[in-house]
Amino acid sequence: MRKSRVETTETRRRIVEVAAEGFRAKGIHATGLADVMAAAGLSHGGFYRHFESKDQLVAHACDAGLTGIIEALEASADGCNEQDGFRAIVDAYMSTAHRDTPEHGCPLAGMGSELARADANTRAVASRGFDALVDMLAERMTGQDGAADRSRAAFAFAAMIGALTMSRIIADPAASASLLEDVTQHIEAI
Amino acid sequence: MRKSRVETTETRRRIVEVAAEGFRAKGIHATGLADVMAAAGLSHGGFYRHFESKDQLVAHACDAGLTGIIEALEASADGCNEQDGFRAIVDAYMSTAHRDTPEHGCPLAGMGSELARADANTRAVASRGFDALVDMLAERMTGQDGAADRSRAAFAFAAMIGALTMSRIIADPAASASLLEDVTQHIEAI
DNA sequence: TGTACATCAGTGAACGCGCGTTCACTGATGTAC
DNA sequence: TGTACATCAGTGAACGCGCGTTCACTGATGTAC
Repeated sequence: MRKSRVETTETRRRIVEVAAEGFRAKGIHATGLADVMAAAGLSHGGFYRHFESKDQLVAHACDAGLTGIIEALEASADGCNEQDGFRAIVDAYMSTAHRDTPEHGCPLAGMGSELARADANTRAVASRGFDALVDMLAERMTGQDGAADRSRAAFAFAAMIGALTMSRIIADPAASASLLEDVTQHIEAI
Repeated sequence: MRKSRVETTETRRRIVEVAAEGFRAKGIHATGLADVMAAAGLSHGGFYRHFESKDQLVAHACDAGLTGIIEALEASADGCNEQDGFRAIVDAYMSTAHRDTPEHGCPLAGMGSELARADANTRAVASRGFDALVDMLAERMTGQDGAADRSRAAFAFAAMIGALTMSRIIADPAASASLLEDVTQHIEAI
């Protein structure tokens, strides 16, 4: 039943992908390896041919999720000038669409409090992802001072992560959307 | 072995208290009822004399944790005028002490992404707690327009929740503290 | 290029363990008279 | 106020279940000659 190297690589990629969706949508603890492997179309015994442990998968899934959201946000700002790009990124991140599809959204919002308790490697991956998000936003800022831009971008992302997390807790759709809109307005006025 | 009504009330309070600490420090999923009952000095079979389910305990623990953080923040602003009170609250929430003691800190930061997947009752409790936190901060704002104050206070709390969560993910103490300081400065300049 | 063999991706069952929940039981507390 | 009995807080063991991890096995792939 051995598979070719190309197939093996593709299988591993698929495991990481479905794990990243599961962890963001249902949480790290609540997503079992058997769930992940079944979603990838495999029996769960084969997991350890690809990863040393669940913790290692968490790190890779976090990385993949962050890469995905960075690419999605950059795509939404594609073709915009600086100022429009900044607004496009904030609008995309703070959209109800993002709120309602955590499985494809930002891992820092989808599993933030679980990442705070993750192992050192996963936290390092998440920290680098946050830095990359902040850098990406800072590049679209119109200020002259690079350090000040980065500081404002970090502020903006902290607010976006907190607001998106809260918007998923608030059950009333109007109140939830209203929080996203309020915070978006303030961020765009930074 | 029946206990008096006073003792029963005290036991229930103690279960909620240790559960609130466990859920914030280790996460809801990772904190078992046996852990909670043992920390409260009881065998875990007696849990169902006090609560219908773990979900119900989560709701009560979330409520207790929110009441606790609101009281702590109000205490830190005690005796201040409006503007100093606002700064005192933001400084207390954004302190490294708060970051390093999640078991006594804000449940919205300590278990935010798990609350987003909690049952309707727990989410309602968490939503009311967020509203109470925002109201408390808005009261300390110096603007004339009440609705605008509340909107700014919601923005400030979203940023604080996001920044505190991220500060617990970032392993490097300097980078973590630096994020807290950066965001604090921007919030206090709102 | 063809053959023999080593490698290893994936299967399916099993491991020990801890989970939330249930239950029969104990005996002090609360209540009815 | 005193007595008889019902209540129920807490114990300790058990329930079925799913978890992460391990392992013997299969057979196609990759490699050495």
